Amino acid sequence: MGLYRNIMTSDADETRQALLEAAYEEIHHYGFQAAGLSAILERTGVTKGALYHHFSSKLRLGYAVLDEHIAHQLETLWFTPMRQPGHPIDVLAEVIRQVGEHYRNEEIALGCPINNLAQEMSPIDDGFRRRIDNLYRQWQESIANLLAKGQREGSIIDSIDADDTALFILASLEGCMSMAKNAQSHDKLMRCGQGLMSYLNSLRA
Amino acid sequence: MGLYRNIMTSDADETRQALLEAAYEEIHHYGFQAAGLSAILERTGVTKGALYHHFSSKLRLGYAVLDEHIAHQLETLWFTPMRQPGHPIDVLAEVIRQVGEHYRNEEIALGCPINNLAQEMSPIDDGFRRRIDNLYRQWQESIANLLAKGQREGSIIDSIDADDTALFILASLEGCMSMAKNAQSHDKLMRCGQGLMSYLNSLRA
DNA sequence: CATTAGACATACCGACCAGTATGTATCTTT
DNA sequence: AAAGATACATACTGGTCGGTATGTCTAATG
Repeated sequence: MGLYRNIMTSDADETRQALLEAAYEEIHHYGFQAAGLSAILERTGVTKGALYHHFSSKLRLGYAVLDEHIAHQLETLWFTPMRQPGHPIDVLAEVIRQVGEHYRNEEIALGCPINNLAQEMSPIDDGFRRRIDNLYRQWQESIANLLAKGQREGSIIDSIDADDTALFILASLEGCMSMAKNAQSHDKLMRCGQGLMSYLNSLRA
Repeated sequence: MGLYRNIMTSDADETRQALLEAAYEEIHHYGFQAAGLSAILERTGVTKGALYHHFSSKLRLGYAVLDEHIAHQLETLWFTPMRQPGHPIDVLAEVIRQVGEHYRNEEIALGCPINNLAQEMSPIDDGFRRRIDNLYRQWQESIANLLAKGQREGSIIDSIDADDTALFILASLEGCMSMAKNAQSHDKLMRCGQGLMSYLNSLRA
């Protein structure tokens, strides 16, 4: 006892989660390649042996962060709120507003975790690229479904293609985050979001 | 003779430009941090001593790539074509079309050089961030001026704010590039661009 | 003609970093 | 109770990378 952590109160899964969380933070700050394992270990108090017991390589740790932590975050921040009832544009507007709130001034400078990884890793690692592609596909689908439902209900104009429009909305969203990130300005996010909102309103039937 | 390059035919400025070009390529591929000086030296055949004669550090080399190479590229690819005569939306559409052509299938997977650097470097280095901020400001202004001119001429609706709209257009543009980059699909760039085009057309008076 | 400055070339260094080898304590199974 | 298997801990290694110290060749300058 003493030399090793108490397995009764802190089991293997908690260690794994702690690593995932810390890795996420480091990656979000510095990107995947620049994220150091040493920083992740310091953050968690976990040793290198423990890390390599749970993950076979830094790459696998990165994949796990995407597959588990980031996917979960996308679920709670987007997919769940998106299932609210109401006019599709109102729902979308509300979700965007909530996300805008979520990214307060300090965090806005770190940008969207998914877009960060996409920009950095997709040209050099297909494992990252495919995982991100899947997330984007789900994301786009969730918007497209909302639009298509609106079209069936007559609350969204019929002249647009739901898939293409969803793609453009998603792209604009990421673009706005990108601009705000570089400007390190929450205000810029809001102003850019206004542009998106006026576009969205043009889709009402 | 022979040990050193002939200063008659290849002067210092050519060496500098070669370094800038090679550094740009490496950075565009792998990002600034992951770009290795060794690769830049191999590409150019220049030695480390020469590199450090022209640039005091890797960071300064990166700044120079932004200040000179990328700024120049933005000028020829955007600002110059933007000065064509015609209806603002037509001009914008034509420039976007040309840029879409420019990013052929292989290159689309590398994304927009400016956005790449913005995502990677702006949270961790203010020198990069400010330089990119300036480029984006110019870029946004060039679009805003076009829109404002259209408003004065009566070819663009009066109800929009030229600056905010330009910001959103720029954000959408970068967003589309981002999506296409991760999907590694020129087709996705085109489809996303269609969404942007239909938004732009809604701005006609 | 001597000196100096510019433009490189070569060799080397210390830091860092992902990954590994090995040891050890605890839990589970037989 | 013996024997794996699990979940770590510690120490170390090999390689890469940015940066530097120092030397050399050439062109211009006084």
